[in-house]
Amino acid sequence: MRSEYQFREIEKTWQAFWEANKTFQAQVNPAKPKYYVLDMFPYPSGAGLHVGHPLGYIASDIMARYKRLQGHEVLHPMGFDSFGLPAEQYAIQTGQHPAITTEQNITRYIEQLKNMGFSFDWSREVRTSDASYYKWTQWIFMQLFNSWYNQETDKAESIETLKAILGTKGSIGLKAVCDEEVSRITAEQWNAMSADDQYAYLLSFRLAYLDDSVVNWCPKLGTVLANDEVKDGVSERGGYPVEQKKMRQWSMRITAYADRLLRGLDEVDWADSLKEQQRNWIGKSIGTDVEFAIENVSDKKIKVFTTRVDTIYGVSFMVLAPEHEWVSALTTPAQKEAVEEYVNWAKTRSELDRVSEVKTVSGVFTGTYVINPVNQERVPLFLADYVLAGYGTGAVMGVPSGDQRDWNFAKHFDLPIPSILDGQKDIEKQADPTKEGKYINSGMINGMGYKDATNTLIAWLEENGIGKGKVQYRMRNAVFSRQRYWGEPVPVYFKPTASGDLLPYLIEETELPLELPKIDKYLPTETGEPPLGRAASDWKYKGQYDYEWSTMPGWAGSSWYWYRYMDAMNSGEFASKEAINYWKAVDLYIGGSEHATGHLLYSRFWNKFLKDLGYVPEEEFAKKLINQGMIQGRSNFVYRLKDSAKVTFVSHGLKDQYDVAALHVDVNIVENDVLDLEAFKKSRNDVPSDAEFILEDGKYVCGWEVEKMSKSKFNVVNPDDLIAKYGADTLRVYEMFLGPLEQFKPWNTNSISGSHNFLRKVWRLFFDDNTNTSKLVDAPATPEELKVLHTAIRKVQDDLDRFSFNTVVSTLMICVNDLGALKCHKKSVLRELVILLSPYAPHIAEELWVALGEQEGGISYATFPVFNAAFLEENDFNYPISFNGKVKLTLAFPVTATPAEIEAAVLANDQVSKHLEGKTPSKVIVVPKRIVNIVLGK
RNA sequence: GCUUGGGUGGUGGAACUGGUAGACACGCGGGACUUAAAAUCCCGUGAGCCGUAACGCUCGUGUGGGUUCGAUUCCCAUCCCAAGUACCA
Repeated sequence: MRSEYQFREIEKTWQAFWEANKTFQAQVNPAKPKYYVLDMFPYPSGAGLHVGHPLGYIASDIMARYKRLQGHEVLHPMGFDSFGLPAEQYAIQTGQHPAITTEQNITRYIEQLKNMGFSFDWSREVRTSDASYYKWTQWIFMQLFNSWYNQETDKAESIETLKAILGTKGSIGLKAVCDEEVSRITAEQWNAMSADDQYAYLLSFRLAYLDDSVVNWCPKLGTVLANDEVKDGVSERGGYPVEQKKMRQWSMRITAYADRLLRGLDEVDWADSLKEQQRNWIGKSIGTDVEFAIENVSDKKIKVFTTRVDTIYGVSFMVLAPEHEWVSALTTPAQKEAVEEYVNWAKTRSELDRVSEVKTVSGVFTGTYVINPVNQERVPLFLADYVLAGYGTGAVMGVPSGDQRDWNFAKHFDLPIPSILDGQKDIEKQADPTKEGKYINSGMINGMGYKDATNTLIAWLEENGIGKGKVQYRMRNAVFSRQRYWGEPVPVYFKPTASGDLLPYLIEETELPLELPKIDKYLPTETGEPPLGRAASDWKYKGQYDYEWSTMPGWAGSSWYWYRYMDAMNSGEFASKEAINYWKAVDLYIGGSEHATGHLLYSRFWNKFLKDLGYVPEEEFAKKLINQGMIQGRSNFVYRLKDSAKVTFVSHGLKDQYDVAALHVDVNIVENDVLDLEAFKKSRNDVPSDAEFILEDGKYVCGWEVEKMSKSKFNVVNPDDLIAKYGADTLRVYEMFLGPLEQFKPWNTNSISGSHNFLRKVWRLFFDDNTNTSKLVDAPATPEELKVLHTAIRKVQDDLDRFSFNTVVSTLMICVNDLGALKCHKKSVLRELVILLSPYAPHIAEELWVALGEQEGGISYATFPVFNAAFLEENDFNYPISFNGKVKLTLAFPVTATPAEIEAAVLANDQVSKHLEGKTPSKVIVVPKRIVNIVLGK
């Protein structure tokens, strides 16, 4: 009986050992440097994990284990973002409480995760849907409600400091982030207000506040949807109609933090592309609001926002969005018909049409003129659908000489293209947006440069009350209410004022958590109220006041969870000061880039807020972020004859000779694109047992394509199946070996045997397969063996330090191949190799560690091998000798040789002179320890 | 249209700051062992060409230019693929 690498027993044994011995429990340990490595926690869906999920978890686990070997105290937790719509949808269909489905799904996830041998500290597991967790989500909401943003101090402060300011100075000069329409009052006015009126006034300043928002309302789902949950006017989930509806919603003043969110990006080690995405999302533009008077209209002025106020003398037209509310009022009778026709046409165009058709110019003249405030020039007012009502003021000033879009518009409607800068070139052919040069034809700014001109104009506009400098952000405040059941209740109740208005009040902190009430079904009420409106009549604050019926959005619970992991059991605080001050922030955060503008922005916002209030020490919560690339599916196809009495399939290489239809085939019965015919016949009802197959070389070869991984394409690969067949260690090695972590790549199980063979080769360095005996010996290592080992040590360390997980695997493969060739079975060498391997393949490493006579279970806290350059020292370097950049031969020279010595030796060499063919080199370049290049004249 | 990312053998990929392109692995072909198979081991494997041969030659990192002694790497232009998207004035 052979004793091969028995991965099943080994993996079960060590997983049980780690659990029993609490091997990976982290603690506050000031004696060691800390390292916090975090995965974006998953939503526990009913489908379980597929091979794409563990990719990031494997990488983070490797870093966690690597940092332990380097002597760090490592916090590596896992939990579940367990509130969400799928569980609620399922509850609606089945009547089963979402908590039950959620619990089942989590149980399955944990089982799958434990099978992979991750070194999570499970004692810190969090679930956002647990009351003990969402108690603190509610608590943070209360802090937000009780805070305002003081622009003087540039941070959030308690609402009490605002009250004090209002009582002494009023709000006239107050620099605060607040509702736009808030009226400015004096201290006297404030002090004269009733308590209720004061309370109502403060609502306009709180960071969590109520506001009327236009939302995507889906009556059928009874909930509000995000823009990207709506496709073609219907809900993505279910395909129900969606309408625009104004609703009173809780919102968060994230815009208060816009500038700090931008600045913070400079201090974190995140991918530049991701930072750029966030910058664009926040969308800061510095510009000017300018008001244009309207000819023959005295009660209205058109406000435009421009980032190039310096070009205002170049305005030759003005454009309103077709949806602008003043369109009909500003249209002359003569133009009425044309305008109406245009507006109706514009309504039929999707935003995508308007975005992508840049080359076709469309628009219509309203018949009205506006007056340019700087030179009193009459300028025609147009409508055009390249202006969007939703952004800025819905009006644009047209400067054809400086903006290509405006230029196209002016050409099309035969409008003037005034030149305004002497630096502009060829503006009869195209626009030139340059800021270089001096202004011409530009009244008060003639002869100035860009900066002076801009400052002069803004000063003049402000002085005359026509405009003012303005910073505009694209990012809007975040709507925080959801008309759903399966989310955190908002810890608020409503109490009527003397006049009967309802005002929101926080519940007492001692009453947290405000738990989700039981309800009969998980749908909105018959009157369209959120599901919580169905709660029993005694679900009221102090038995008399209605609670808020909407719940919090999915991102609430995930916006602070990394702190809960620091001290997950704490019932008195979200985490203790001691824990927060030790773990501070996440050192390495791994997750998908789809969260770039959602989770990663909200989390940064809440973190900054918690810092302002002094609860946490760091401005940014994740120092280093890696986005793992999505694993795409690799579908396999069979080709069925179209006109055939018998069901017949043609192999891929022969399909072009027949008329065939391609059908997806389950990738799990295909190996290296060769179909398992028996399994195929059994797997499908539409394949009779006498189906025929036209084979090539005796095999049925399938075609393949890269597609999204989905059930309908039969390309989902379950990690459990691979673990059963090859083991978790093999899967871990293989997923890392697939390619760079960040890269998008198709899943392909084809070459997993290579990773498995690698581990078996490692095993055979220790054991004889046939005799089941140890091959290990105590003899001292040879210089050659040490060179092989230390080459690997250096490369593994270098590559892990730059998160190049895939190249570490090849390094280990080379090392094992080389040691195998050297027949090296020496304990001192293999001991170090096992440590290098352990972050990738921890189970086999534990087993081999014991075989080496080391302490059972001790490899997790072993010491990472110390690289010694002395073992790699070489006397000679093999110089590639190239001629005009093309390498022809190599020659060895001592590493101590000087370039001059090398040049002389090279030129004296026989082989070199053969290649010279009698010519004299015009130049010889010697780069020490790299290359020699001989330059020959042409 | 715009933004971001990406195009290297039959396949996944390697080449760290410009210095022997194709490491490592899969697949494929050949061989050894075996009654046979599996497993294992050995050899070959970018394309094309010449030669009896050790070997040699030409081309080659989407395409076209450029910089350089030397370019997968830097610059310009261009094509294709993927993801995102809000004409942000």
